[in-house]
Amino acid sequence: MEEITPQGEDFSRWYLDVVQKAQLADYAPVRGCVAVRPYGFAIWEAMQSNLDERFKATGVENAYFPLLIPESIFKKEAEHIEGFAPEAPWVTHAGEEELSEKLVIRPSSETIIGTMFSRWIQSYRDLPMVLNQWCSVVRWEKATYPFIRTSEFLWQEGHTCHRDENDARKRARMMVGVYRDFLQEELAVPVIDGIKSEREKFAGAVDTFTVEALMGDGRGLQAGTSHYLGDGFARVMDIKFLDEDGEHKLVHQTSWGVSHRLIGAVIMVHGDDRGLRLPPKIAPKQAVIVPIYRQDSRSEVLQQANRLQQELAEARISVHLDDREGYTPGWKFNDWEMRGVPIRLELGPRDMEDEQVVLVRRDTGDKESVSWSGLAQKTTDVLDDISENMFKQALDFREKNTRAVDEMSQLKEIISGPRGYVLAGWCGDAGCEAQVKEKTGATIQCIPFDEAKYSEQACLCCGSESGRTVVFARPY
RNA sequence: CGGAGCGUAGCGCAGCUUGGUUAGCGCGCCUGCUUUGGGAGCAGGAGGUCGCCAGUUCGAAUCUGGCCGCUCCGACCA
Repeated sequence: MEEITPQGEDFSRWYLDVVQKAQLADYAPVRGCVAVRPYGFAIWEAMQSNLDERFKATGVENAYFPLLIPESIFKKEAEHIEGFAPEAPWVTHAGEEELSEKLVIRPSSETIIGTMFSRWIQSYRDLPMVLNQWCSVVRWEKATYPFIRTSEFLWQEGHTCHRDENDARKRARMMVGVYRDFLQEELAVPVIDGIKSEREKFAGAVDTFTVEALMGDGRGLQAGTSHYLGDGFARVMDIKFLDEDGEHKLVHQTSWGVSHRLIGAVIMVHGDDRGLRLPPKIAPKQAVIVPIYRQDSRSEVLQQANRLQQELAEARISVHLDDREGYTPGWKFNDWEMRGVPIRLELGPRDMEDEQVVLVRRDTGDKESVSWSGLAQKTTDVLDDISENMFKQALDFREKNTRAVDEMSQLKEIISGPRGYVLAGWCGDAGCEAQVKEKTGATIQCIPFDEAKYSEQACLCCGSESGRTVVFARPY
């Protein structure tokens, strides 16, 4: 197996190495597209099922809408089309025959779903309507990067209709909270939740809420967004309901999504020079058993390994017995470490005598002997501890790489040097925001919800006292 | 979309400057034997339209032009 480029030497190369060598994805013969391999897809499936459960607990129903959207419908909302038109791919022909109306391959489904909403919603009793679809979308990106920005990507998009602004805003805020909890509790990725500036918000949204995470190279990543759409889409797509008072009214909408970009986030937040480190709650395999034997002890060791595997499986631990022939134990150790499996259990002749295994943690590298009798409980406990520790390590990293400044020159120095998050004041003016980006390369990741922690501060651009602290970073 | 680099076996590369035997090497892969507590050893074997298209030439992996793809930096990006 080949080496992985060390993070310190070239982080980007390291990331690409991990993606390929841990067999998460591979380049496909389509510009900017990857094939997600079984191991990478298993991570996505784990994220998917966990999120889906969280969605449903808040009343979300799943549905499915067409991949193709007629031009006339796609173009109904001006800001939306302006945002997406440059990267929209079109279907113009069926066979040799030109279509009477061209069809865009969805970059997001507000317009097509809105069209269906207008037929399905008649009365205030039909509200709220809270739907979600798991699908892929296409955006013809100029610069692509596996998982983080690809031309086609897997995601979920939630779309909801509400009776009034307050109800819709509550839903949009609720979903950004679901994303925050999911990232922190399941992916062990600490986030800052907040609102996007006018410049950074979604095309067609009134407000965009976001969860932001800091990657291992000090660049910021938008990990999930939730939008309050107002009644703009409702107006152009005629989504109206008859209210209690006998008046026809426009619905207020939200949309929200996370994508397989989250896989990229997990890689870049937790990975190290040995490769991937997967948070236990979304690891396709939480533990792997590596048997060690000589010819004469082979069947004995394998038999015991099988017994242990079964016991762990009964304790609802996802466990894999690596009984491949022709690979040495040392090779397997390295292989599973590269692929990020949280716990390795070694079972060899010495362990057979003492009725124990050697348990090795991927997060710390710590080894200890554990008796067979207490193995399932011990493994469960260690998995929980790994989850906590990985979150703590990521949070420590973020705190060490978050710096507060008052002046643009300091921001510039940090962004061109160690990077990380930079806390600075901003007055809310788009001109100041543009100037900061121009001069430093940093953009506003978000204006944090937490006003106590991120309070008033003079604008680092114009000096206005009316500013408050926001989070700057060099973004992905 | 601009600047730079790369494209030869699954992966990493040599060969190209100065055109000319059957295009090599390492890793991986297949078979067999010996091995197995941190990336095993030996022996044998399979695997190539040299990114694509055109041109120059008796002859092109090698020279020329165009195109495509990937990587890095920048621009753009909800």
